[in-house]
Amino acid sequence: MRLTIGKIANQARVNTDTLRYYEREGIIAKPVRNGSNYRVYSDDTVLRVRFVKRAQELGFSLAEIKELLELRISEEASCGNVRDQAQAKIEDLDGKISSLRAMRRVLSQLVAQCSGEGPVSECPILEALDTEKKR
Amino acid sequence: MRLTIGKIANQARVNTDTLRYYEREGIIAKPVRNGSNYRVYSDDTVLRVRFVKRAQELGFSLAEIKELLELRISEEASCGNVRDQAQAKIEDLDGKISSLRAMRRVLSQLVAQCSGEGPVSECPILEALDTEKKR
DNA sequence: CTTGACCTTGGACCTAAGTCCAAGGTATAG
DNA sequence: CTATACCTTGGACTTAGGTCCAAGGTCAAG
Repeated sequence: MRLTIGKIANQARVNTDTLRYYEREGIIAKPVRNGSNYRVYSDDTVLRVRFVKRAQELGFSLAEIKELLELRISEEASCGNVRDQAQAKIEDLDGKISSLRAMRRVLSQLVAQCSGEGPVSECPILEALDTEKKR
Repeated sequence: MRLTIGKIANQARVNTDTLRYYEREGIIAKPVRNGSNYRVYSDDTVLRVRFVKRAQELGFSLAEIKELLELRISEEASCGNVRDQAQAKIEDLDGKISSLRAMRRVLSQLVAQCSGEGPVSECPILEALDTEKKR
């Protein structure tokens, strides 16, 4: 399927300017142009853009996202090279996952201890978060 | 322990200006001042700043981090209110954790399949990432 | 054949999150 | 008692990641 920039933007929930910006930044490939010089995209561009937006929510910069995406398009690097880079990304991911789990653990302790009644000054959530910050 | 802004900045690996900025933005409490109008911090400020930096790496904005930190200092909200907010954060965290795990799974399949030899064009890492993007 | 919704480019503008700078006060080592 | 290494404030500047705008071309519906 061949789509115009507006359709892609709509489906990926981003601005058309964002797509042009990503193109300039090398995050998405330059699309082909039709007779009227309109950009013509294949529909999996939507998936790539969604991946980019999700990765941003997870704390990756566009530069890092570009690296992740380039793990599959590099022409010069050896396979071992790519494997090493991928391994490094995995370690980065593991660090992030465990930090998020630590935050989750604290919050769910708080929820469990909190009766749901009474003013905040009596809520166990406060001490638990304080405790976490001190330990 | 009472510390000047420079010591705190050093230990937390941030710029002194960043600490003043966080103070203006309400991310850290206004410290007391000594006779020379210098800011005087308690040493657990370092922990709070580190928490902020880590949370940023995980994709939280300063505004979101402020909310997380305020879960323990709000004076008006009911305990049930705080609990509900905490529950919402937990769901947010769960979404992030599972996205990171999906990325991790793809990358580790790639690493496992990659022999470490030969040019990139033969590296299984490419198809696996393509597959993930299409599915 | 015009109206409205698209598209093009280049460039200006915006927000978040800092970072730097100038002009001046303070504290401590030599 | 003077370097020098801190600290203060207010305000200008920077970077990343968009977002908007003007001037103009394109296309489908009525």
